[in-house]
Amino acid sequence: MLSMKSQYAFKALTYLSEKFNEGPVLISEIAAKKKIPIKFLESILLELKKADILDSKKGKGGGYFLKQKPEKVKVSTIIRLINGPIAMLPCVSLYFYERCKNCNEKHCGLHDMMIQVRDATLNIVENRTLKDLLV
Amino acid sequence: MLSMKSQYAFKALTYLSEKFNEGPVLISEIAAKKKIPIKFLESILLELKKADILDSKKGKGGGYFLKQKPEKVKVSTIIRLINGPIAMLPCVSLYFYERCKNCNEKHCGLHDMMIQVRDATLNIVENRTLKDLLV
DNA sequence: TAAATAGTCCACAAACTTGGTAGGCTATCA
DNA sequence: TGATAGCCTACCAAGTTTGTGGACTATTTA
Repeated sequence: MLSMKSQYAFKALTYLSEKFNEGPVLISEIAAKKKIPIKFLESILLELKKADILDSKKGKGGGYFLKQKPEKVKVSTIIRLINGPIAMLPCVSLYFYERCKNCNEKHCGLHDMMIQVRDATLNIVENRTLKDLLV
Repeated sequence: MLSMKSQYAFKALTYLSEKFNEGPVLISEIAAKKKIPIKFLESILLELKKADILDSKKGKGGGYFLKQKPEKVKVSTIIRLINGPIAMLPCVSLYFYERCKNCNEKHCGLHDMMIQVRDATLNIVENRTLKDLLV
């Protein structure tokens, strides 16, 4: 399951996608409109900025804004950044791979099945962007 | 990601599938062969028994065994029981549904996408059984 | 240049989950 | 009746999640 933090991140990013090209948006505005605890949102946005998804401006007229067009930001990127691995097992993860202890990946039915699950999921989240989240 | 508990459950169930129709298997044997902390395994097996996946016999010659043939036990059942929801959002879960707060499911792109992810995953785990985990 | 604005950074903490451990109880079998 | 083996309850350390508080810094504007 996606954490609350991830859900907040998607809400904020959706809001910023709607306001793309309208200049910086205040943290407080996003927090109020999307009902997200402001200090928590603050840290999420900062994390997204450090990952080059967002940029910000300080002072009056400042705020946060998308660094790229919404259609350039893949859903999978956000999930990996804020939520972590997409795969259901470490031994099957592309970006967070870890070897199985006491389990031979060559002869593991669970492993094989979880690769299929991973690929089915990736086929969706790698091909959707923030733009696709807008209605 | 699947918890350690879930991974242990699958290892134990795989072992019991291999030994299906060979009579009860000791907790201690499963723990030793699959390198699972014995007391932790004990609680997992008990949970599987209460969910009618396993049955057990006490006393000498006792142990745990599958209540049904391996091909009758769906992978999805085990995941839901030990790990929880398969969907990435509560508002999209079939067995653990919870309404989104501050989010209209009718007009939510994230919601729609996560339904697709859920269905792609279910298409696999609902159609695989313990038998498919054997190599 | 001072004041107001708005993001940045650091520290902390309550609540919950995970991954166990300890020890006694109960049923079964020889 | 004694050994065996699962059942049950309680507990616990560590890590993660979901935040909060407060000071600091950069920017804009009067």
